[in-house]
Amino acid sequence: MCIGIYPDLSRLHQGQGGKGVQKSSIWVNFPIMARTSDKRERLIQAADRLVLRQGFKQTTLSDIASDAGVPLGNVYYYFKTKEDIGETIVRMRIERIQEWLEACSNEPEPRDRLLKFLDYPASHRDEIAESGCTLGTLSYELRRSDTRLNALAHSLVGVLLDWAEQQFTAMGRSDAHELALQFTSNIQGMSLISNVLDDPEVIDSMVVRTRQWLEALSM
Amino acid sequence: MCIGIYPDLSRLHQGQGGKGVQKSSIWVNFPIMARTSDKRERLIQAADRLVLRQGFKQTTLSDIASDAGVPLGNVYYYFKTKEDIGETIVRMRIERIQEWLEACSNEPEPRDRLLKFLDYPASHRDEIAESGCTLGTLSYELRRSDTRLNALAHSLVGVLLDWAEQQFTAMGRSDAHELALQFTSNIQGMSLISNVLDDPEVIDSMVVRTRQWLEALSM
DNA sequence: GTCTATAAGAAGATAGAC
DNA sequence: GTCTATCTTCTTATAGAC
Repeated sequence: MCIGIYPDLSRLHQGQGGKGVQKSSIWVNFPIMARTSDKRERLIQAADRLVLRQGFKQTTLSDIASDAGVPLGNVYYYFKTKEDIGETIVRMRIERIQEWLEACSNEPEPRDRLLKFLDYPASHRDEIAESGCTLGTLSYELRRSDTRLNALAHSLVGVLLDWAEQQFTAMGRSDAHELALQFTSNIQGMSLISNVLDDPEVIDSMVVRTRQWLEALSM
Repeated sequence: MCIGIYPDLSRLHQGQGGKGVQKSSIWVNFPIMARTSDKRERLIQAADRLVLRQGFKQTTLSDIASDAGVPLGNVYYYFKTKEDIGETIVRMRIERIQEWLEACSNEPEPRDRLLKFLDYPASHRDEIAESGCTLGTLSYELRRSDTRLNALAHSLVGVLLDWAEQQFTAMGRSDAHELALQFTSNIQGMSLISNVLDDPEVIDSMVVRTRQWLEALSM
């Protein structure tokens, strides 16, 4: 059983700020390679970083603006509301996880794809211990908000869940759905514990154990 | 390896509101069985409920006051700051989990104690799907705050972790620490997934699988 | 497109009458 | 102890000059 259709992600890197050719006389000589401001991108990156560390509600537009080196008032040229920034972050994080899942899908064997996935938490152990999982922390928080972001929260873990189920199905397991729950649950659980205890070694040992679990599974 | 000493919980049900004998002439006839207001308790219960559903930051004092049927200004008679309410909730939740752990400890066999613990998530499946784990949601959020509550966050999962390690040690397992991490991680993971997907069945199937895992462990 | 100043509203906290 | 009114600060959002 899959979670279903996810929201359209195609609008991800757009925005009312646009990316049109710079009209100012300074750049009029470079009509094709027109240099555009990277402020929108800086704002997104700053927001993503701060939201990971502080949570969405806790992070103010002022935090984001100053971290990105953009005046507060200018933020509203790129984003109509704070919620829009949140939505952009969610969609970006979903895209990132999808990219990693596609990379893992290059492995010929489904079991190896799942094993490969674990390279991500393993190589981000310190970041996870400091701030938690980029999917879990945000989805857990957004699930508690009464904005439209609430509805988007499930996709953050849903993409991983569905992908994992596909792999277990490819392994010929009839309990693929439950195994996928177990796999995703393991990742979210270790991230939460590691973060709360501020201990990256939790990731180390739990990744090892999850690998052993995968390797012991019959096909 | 245990997490360490937890904060002193003895002050839990105290507060500057106190519980002294009611001095008003109305109750002067009942100096011993003096009736005291239950407002403080109502505020705590309301706060606990709302924080579970909405998160601590998201929950306003106004929310808490009106849910408890107490005027906003009166809240400050019982709690000096909002942070104090948060601390009270954390300590109460820690006490609650400790009580359940003690109840489980009545089982003669350590493995049965761990199995017994799982009755809790199993019987609270709907609540967890709707609002998440009372320990995990709060500790994950508080870990992101820069208040003194941050330091308290690790105790929320730490008590469970230490208790589980004791049981695995009693089972004669040399990898008791890692097994405890796995056990706690399972509980937190299933709670997060169940909540994000809004699906209590996640708890059902993951509890079954965790029980199977425990039963298959050698002593 | 950019930036300063500021409006508008929410939320924590306090004053002081009763 | 209780409650209303209000202060203060923080935060989102807008106005409008450049």
